[in-house]
Amino acid sequence: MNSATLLRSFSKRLISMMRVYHGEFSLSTPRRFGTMPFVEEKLSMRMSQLFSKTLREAPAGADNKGYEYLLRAGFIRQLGAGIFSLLPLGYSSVKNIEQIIREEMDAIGGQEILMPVVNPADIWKETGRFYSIDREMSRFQDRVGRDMVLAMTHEEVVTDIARFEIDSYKRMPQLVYQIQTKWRDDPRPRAGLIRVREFTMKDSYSFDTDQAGLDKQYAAHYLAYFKIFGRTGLSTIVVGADSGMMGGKISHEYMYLSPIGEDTIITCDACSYTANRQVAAFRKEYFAEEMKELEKVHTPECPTIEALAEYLKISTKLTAKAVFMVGTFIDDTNGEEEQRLVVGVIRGDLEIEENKLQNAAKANALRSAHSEEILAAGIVPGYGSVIGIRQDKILVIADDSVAKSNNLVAGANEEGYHYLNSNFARDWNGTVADIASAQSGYACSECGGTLKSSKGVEVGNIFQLGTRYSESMDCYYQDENGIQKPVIMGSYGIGVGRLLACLAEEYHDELGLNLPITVAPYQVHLVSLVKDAEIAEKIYRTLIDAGITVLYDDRKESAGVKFADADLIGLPIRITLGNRSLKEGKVEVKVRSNPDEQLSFDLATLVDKMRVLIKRLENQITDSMHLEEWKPEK
RNA sequence: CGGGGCGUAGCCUAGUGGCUAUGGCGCCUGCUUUGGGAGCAGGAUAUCGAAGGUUCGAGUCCUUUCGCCCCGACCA
Repeated sequence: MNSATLLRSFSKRLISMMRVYHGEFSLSTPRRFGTMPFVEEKLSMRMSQLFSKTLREAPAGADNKGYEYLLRAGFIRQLGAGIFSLLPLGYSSVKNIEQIIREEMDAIGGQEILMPVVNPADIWKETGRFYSIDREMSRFQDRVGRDMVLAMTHEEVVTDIARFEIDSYKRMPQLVYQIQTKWRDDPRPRAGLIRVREFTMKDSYSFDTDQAGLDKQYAAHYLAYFKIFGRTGLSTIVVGADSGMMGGKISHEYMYLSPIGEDTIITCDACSYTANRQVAAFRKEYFAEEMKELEKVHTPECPTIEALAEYLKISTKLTAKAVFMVGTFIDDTNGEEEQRLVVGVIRGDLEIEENKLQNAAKANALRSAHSEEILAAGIVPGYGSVIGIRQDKILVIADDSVAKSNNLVAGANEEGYHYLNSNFARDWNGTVADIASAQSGYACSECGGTLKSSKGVEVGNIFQLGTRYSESMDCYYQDENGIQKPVIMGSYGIGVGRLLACLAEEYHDELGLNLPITVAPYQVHLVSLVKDAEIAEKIYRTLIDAGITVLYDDRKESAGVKFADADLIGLPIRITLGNRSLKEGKVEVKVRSNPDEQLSFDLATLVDKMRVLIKRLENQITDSMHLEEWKPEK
């Protein structure tokens, strides 16, 4: 496997260069190896020999077009929920993507490695993630009963390696990366390749002696990711993100904006502010005024904020609502679990962002509380607040909207009653944090502009891990003064299959796929409609020898079938061999992305024309590439 | 994990307790055809997801179970 990976990394560019300069690389006569038909060129293929077939109808369950076409064109096949095989066409595209990734990772000093998918659980116990990650991580025992896990990421393994390899400041900075399978037992795989359980990820890990070094590596990735996505033809935006289970502080996600995405992205229409809704901030108004006396009032049939505001004829902005959750708190060192009621209090006109609440509560997991659990704390659902409630067993998180506003209406923990003029600090207490969910139309926290929300797919992320892993796993180095210090780490991921899925979603029309030339499995689809196979074979040969990758439709099929399959697979350039034009020494050429463009090339100059066309299509991708840089905040 | 839906040939699908399980695509054979999923003739392929039950009789009803999909919870 290793050698195959290595072989692959001798890019096709290199091979084609060799072919151009050394005539002996071209094979003029077909050969046979054993009983298998000889495939004359790995980077080209005959349709008659292609392993996969195309499907006329979409298999049930293909609910988005990109996924449907990947299935119908024979790029991928599903094995189980969230588990897919890559067939030759799909794998070829994936290899093209991986090659781009390798080139850009190498360019920022990355060294490729390969780490095991099966890990002894010990290292995961060291960081505590063996305990803090729920069933998303699959575990098993080996034959002698040792705990093992299937790696869902590789911080533990890479830190284990680094604590051996890196012992001195002289051995840093370092950057390693791998392109490796990950297994995450997602409770709900969906949307084809977008959200799967087994997937290929490029993950890289940086090691530095100080924050400045980490910033440098982070900035390098920040830009390299734009180059990677740009070269595949996928336009992404970068958003501020939550570091979630990774630990660490600064992180960004690369988002492909699309309605099929599951992440909600908040962007400002006036400035460059973008963030995942999980962490997005916005400008709140506060209603500070002189505190008035707490007063209990009868509010029959007002279990909701809307009903309450209606009944009291006040704005929801003058109410405080409490949201009851149950948090799971796991001790990282031994896995002991504790459940506590978490009460999020927010002004009635705002919504709670659960991710923010979970972070503020420092909980490992959060779920809605059942009414019995709420009642057990002495709180009456529908008329609940934490006023007059013992707070030793519950965790109260107050959004700053309630903490900085006065005289709000809050529940009195009695059916049909509320308090007027409740005030934070005077009547109740809690940890103050921003736990409000940013919504479309709210004011930008940076510039006051209007926020907008859109859907996106996360195709990459970058994290500043800091010393979260080096400290817990004892990955220390000696500095210039002989002092032991924890290595400062970063981790950076790209979902390879998800990237292909996004490209399929972005690049298709009603006939099929239309992947960018940098990613398409082959550059040219050679469709032969002539009886005389000899001339077609010769052209196929010529193209291969020129280093152009070709899918050659040599099947005994009707023209309609061949065209339909060519459209479905959607290679960037289609060369059609027809009797009429061939008689004049010409072939017809169509560009998949531009159906109106009908070209006719002389056979004699075909190769040159192809090279120009390929170059043009490649340039189209790189010319529209959008790059951004990142600088650490002062 | 909660709610819903679906499992019938490689794919899509008909079937509403009653005879030998429907049709299309695909597949195989022969002939014909070769510029947009062609035509004619013939053919193969289904333990109706699995197990149990009700019934004279079950693809169809009931129970259990497995799998897949959708919504939600969940999600680096």
